[in-house]
Amino acid sequence: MEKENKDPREKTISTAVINRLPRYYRYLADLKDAGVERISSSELAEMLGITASQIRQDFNCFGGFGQQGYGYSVPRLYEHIASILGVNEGYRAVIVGTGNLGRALASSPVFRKRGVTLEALFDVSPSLVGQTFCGFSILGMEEFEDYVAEHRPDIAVLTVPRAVTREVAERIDRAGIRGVWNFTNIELHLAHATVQNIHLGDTLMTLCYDLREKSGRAGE
Amino acid sequence: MEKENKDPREKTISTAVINRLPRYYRYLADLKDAGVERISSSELAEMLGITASQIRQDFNCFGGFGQQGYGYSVPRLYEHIASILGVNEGYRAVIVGTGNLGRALASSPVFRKRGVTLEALFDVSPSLVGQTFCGFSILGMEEFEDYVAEHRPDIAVLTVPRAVTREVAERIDRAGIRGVWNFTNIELHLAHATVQNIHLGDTLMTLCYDLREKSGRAGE
DNA sequence: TAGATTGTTAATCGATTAACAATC
DNA sequence: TAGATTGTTAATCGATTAACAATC
Repeated sequence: MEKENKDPREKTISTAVINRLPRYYRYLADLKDAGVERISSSELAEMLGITASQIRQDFNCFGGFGQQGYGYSVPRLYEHIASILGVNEGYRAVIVGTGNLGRALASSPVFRKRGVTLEALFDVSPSLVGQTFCGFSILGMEEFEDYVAEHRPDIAVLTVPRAVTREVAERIDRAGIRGVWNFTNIELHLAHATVQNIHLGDTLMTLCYDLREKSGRAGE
Repeated sequence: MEKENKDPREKTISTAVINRLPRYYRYLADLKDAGVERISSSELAEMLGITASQIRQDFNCFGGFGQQGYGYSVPRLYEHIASILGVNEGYRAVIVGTGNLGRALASSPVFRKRGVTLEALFDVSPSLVGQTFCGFSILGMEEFEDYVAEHRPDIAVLTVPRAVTREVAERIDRAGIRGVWNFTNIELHLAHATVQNIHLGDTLMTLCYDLREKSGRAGE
């Protein structure tokens, strides 16, 4: 908190760097859990399979946090990256669509681990509404706007069927939720909210590409 | 000049280009479904929010498929990108771990849409084994090695709990499955198999970053 | 043909790597 | 201190954009 905006220069961090931060964060979390106190750029480079130069450049984007001759303090670096990413900002999320994928996310540690609080689940199905899952009573979509107006969640996790995606996305956007974690296979661009489109299928295709590349080379 | 262009496979396609192909594929699928026959690089650029130059460069990596003065044939381009990605190679997949996420994937069209055939589901839980889900009878993990030896699936979808991830991954690798679509939060690197590590949490963090960036600017 | 749009080369931009002086 | 390792500048590499000649 007190370190926020300590750098007067408007150093913009490139998206290439931002996209690497979650991976650094994961490795640092593991190191921290293992009780490691310090790490050098070259040790970390070895672990991640990238160059030490890149690590030093990246970490320097947000102000020198290493110590010459010593390396980086694992807990401090971890905390610093967390604060850059907005982890532990206390963001609150709701899941819209309580099918298998919605339930999988609701029961996973993915929110807690990033300091995001899951607050509510929504669905339209009368067979689900009113039921309890993972300690949440599933709410009907007719309550959605009122709920959002009252609780002002930051993030909507969108796990509804394809057919209703655009309609539900519009409701989320109009209700004033600022971030959408979109798991449907429709690429969304909303007027106000920021959207992270996941597109799991894209990674399956990349895997297929890798398989074909490999088998081609192996001469199978 | 024309002798240089004999083999379009000769050119190495950069990973930057490969990573864009799934997105092209999605947009082309939509255009094809809408009955669009031809599209120019500038029209597509407008849709995707990138430059027409980049599109022409990308498509040219795998041999000129456009026609000067006309543009690109949507169906042909679609088929060509599909073949580069290895979509419709007839790859076969099994899901290992039939919890909420495994079931969500089993019931989603993600495999069918990429020409991948889902063949079997595996789990250890006695309450699941023997049950039927999405037309598949769930098999016990004790049958895994025999099944793989007999059916030789190409892809294992890994949706098991964190605690057993490494152990199950080893079994998959030893059994000779060549591709792993890994949804656990452990980053895997296997001796033989190619792994796509998904790390949903990373995208949640990126979303948090975007939210904080935005609210900082908005002066909330 | 004439207009349109690609294929391709050249210019620009950005990101990664290398090198080393600063300094803990 | 002396050794180690960062912070930072400079060099390299790769990717994107611009421009235009080729050509449908």
